Amino acid sequence: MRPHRLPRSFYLQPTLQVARQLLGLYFVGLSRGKQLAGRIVEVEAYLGDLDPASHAFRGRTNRNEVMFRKGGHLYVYFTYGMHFCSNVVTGKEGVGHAVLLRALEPAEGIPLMARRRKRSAALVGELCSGPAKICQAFALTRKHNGTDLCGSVFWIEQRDPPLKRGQIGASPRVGISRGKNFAWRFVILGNPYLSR
DNA sequence: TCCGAGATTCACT
DNA sequence: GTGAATCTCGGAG
Repeated sequence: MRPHRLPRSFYLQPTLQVARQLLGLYFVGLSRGKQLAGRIVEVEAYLGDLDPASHAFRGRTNRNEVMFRKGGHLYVYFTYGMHFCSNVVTGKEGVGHAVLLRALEPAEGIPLMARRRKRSAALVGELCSGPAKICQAFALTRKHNGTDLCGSVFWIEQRDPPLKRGQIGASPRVGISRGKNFAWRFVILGNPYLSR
């Protein structure tokens, strides 16, 4: 199939649906004139209004303002005084939903990713196997918070036919203390590039 | 106004 | 297994 960038309408669908459909798609970005890309293999959904683990649960603040924009924006936040994590905002304006990118299978620009991660390019499995690692490999920072994925810097692309239902696994999310009962972490079953 | 915990990762023990 | 990095927010004082 011919690769194509996903339109705004994709991100406006219900959040859990977007989360599942993101698996197998490619997160692509331009950085220093080079194209970087990774296949999305693990995500987590954060449904602000229902979800005590979400930054948006208690309403809008300066930090989470981007989560309340319409779907298709990139929400990059700083945490643990150390790391950035990146989310795809979903749903209509004002909803406060997003999908956290947790792991990618590196596809393009591996030498540049490895340099940024301070890892050998041979260790492909350690370049994007965690939300903060993705940001480091793609050089995503506060500056990119609010980037429109329907623009020309970062976007999401479909390159392969959609996954079959049986290839997708759902489980509770990782690294949180509240909202543990929701099985809102989605993975490509058996993929070697998952986090943890 | 201060304190603790957090959607994490890495180096070291 | 444990601690450090040190931003942001909510709740206590």
